[in-house]
Amino acid sequence: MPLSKAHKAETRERILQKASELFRRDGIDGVSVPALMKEAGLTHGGFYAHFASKDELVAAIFERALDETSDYLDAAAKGAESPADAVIDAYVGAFHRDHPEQGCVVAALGSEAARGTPIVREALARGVRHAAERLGETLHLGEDREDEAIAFYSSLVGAMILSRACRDDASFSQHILDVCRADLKKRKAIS
Amino acid sequence: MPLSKAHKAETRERILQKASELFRRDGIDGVSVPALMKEAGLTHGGFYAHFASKDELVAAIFERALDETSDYLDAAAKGAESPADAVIDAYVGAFHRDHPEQGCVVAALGSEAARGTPIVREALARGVRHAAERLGETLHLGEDREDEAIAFYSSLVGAMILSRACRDDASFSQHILDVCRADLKKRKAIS
DNA sequence: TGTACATCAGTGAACGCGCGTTCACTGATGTAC
DNA sequence: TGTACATCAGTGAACGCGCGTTCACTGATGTAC
Repeated sequence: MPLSKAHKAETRERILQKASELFRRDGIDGVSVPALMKEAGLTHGGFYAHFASKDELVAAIFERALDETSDYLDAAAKGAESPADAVIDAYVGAFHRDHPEQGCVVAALGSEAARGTPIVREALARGVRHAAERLGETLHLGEDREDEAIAFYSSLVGAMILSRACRDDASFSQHILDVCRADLKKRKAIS
Repeated sequence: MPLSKAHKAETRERILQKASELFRRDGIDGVSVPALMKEAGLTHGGFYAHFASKDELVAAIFERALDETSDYLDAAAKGAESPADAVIDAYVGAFHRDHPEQGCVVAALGSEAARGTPIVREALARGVRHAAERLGETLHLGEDREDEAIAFYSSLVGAMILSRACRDDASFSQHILDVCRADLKKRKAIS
């Protein structure tokens, strides 16, 4: 049933969308190709009409999802009095902690993907580099202060991972978010 | 062959040691019980004389490995002019990045374990809480500044995860470490 | 001290299961005449 | 415009494989006499 090329692209898009969500929520190893395809409303065999392997899909997810997060942070910063504070509030919060499926893919899958195959690791490295650049732009840091975006980014990621790691200790997890948010804002105020 | 209780404890220790190393290197899902037991010089069936399940082993690993990292950072800080700088150098470096099997378990497995079963997540939460306290002691922060240790800790973790995520882009990965190390030291100098 | 016995850490074949991937197929569509 | 055909996205049974776990067993040891 070859509909138009548009139809195939649509289906591919649906798989990517679902995968992006499920991988971030349940981990890469936590989502099988059959389970993913079922969620996308298809049977598992059809997967290979769109991707050569699960790995290739994972690699495709990274650049996509990282760009979405950059868009989101950019939107949060747009028009804010302090773009940095807006980004901090958007990233280091309970909503992001509780909704990894909509959140930063580095915080959700970074360490897992770093152990992946070359095509996954390369996509991740490219994505992170690009995300750091975009964060620099979002914060209006200028070329000479791009490095600050990297340190800033790493602190955001660390805060989210630590608070998620302690989610079973609800008050401590919240405390981590509060403390890290305050610390990040203080640093921005100083520099 | 019930040797002494000491013998059983020794074997258990050997399994824990190998698991701690292999999980951090290859991920929890990346190390099977049979593979682990082979590395420990045993056959897979014997595993269940020591642990009720793989999950229980994973939970046991966390508190152990986190304490080892705390010991390591404590030793690095001991006698140093600036304990904070010593900890930063020990944690945010190429050796740690390239040897996850000897490094911080939160950086290696944090996000993966946060998706684990309750006994794994609880062990992780307890371990992180304890590690944050110990970091506060290592840095001689005193009770009223314990929160700083949390923010500090989260930045360490984030820097390591980001640099590992970009390991395939060697110069950028190194750049991340350099930038984050400098930023962390600057913050300590200010506060 | 020497012998019989109970213990239980460790063995390794086997279990059901879900994984990633393959493949012969089907049937709705776009295209050629 | 109507019909015959080629395409290929999607189907679903099947592949080999390794997983976590179970279980009947073995045999070196500590203990009791």
